[in-house]
Amino acid sequence: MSDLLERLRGRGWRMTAQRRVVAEVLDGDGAAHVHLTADEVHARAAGRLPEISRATVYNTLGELVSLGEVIEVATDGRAKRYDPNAHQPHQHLVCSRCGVIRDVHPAGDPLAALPATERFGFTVSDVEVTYRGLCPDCATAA
Amino acid sequence: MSDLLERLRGRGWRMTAQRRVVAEVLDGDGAAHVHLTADEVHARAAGRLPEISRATVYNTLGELVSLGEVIEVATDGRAKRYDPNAHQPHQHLVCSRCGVIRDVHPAGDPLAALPATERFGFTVSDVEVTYRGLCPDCATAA
DNA sequence: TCCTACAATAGACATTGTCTAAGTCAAGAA
DNA sequence: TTCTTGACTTAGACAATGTCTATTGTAGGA
Repeated sequence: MSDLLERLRGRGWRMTAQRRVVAEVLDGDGAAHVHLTADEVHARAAGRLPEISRATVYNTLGELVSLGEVIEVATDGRAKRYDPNAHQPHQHLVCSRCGVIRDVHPAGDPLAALPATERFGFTVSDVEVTYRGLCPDCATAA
Repeated sequence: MSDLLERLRGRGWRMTAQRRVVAEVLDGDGAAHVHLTADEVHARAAGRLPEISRATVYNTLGELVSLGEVIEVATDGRAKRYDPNAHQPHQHLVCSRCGVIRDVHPAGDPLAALPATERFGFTVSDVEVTYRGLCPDCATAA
């Protein structure tokens, strides 16, 4: 199965049916493309394991985020979305109309764009870049 | 008073006590620096106009966003924050510990970083850049 | 001053996320 | 294999944020 499960097992993660299902949902089903919300992860997980609770999904997603296996994305102030593609630095292209997210991989380090004089004493460790616009479908519809 | 109120009046915005107070809260009190949440705007507005309702604050903020006078910022998936500095392009420096936001103004157009081959047919109109790290206070505390 | 359409209000409702107490189970020990 | 224990899961209450509706109020023009 997935590298993800192997890595987690190797880190002493206690393997339960619930955690396995959540990890599998994030790992498969094209989840890497759509960046599911917690609720969507729960719905898909419940398809395989009907008695799984919302709290467990939230807990597990939170752990995956702490472990650095998944990135939390807040693109719209509504539900957070979970991006399993955490090991490859990338940015997001978001459609302002339908909300679809597409990963992009521009060259260069975006952190370099912020000179020290503009950091005001902050220890900057991460940059999040989100491009907003219309996806091809929404652009033709409009 | 503010340019903001003048612009709104000029656009046919019906001027009520509630709208005036919300606009003034966003315009003063150092609100431009802290980027208030809707709830904080309501609290400050209620300081001047105790009977103002939450719904009115939400409505007014929503209108200001539609009018392009205020930008909605979703930095953490919790409450949205409202940035009145909409007419000057800028980016945000966010402390991952205490949540404080600081505006920064790097040179250059961040949109230029995304080549056409990485746009996948999207009509990109806007870029949001958020630098995350620790503010000086939180860095020394940690 | 009076009208009317737009705005504000209270409060119910919806969505997303967190917490708690109690029961369950994975995985190492014997 | 069976036992033990602490980590994991569960249901459901709770919290935070945001939206909607029906009713009442009022800005601004006639």
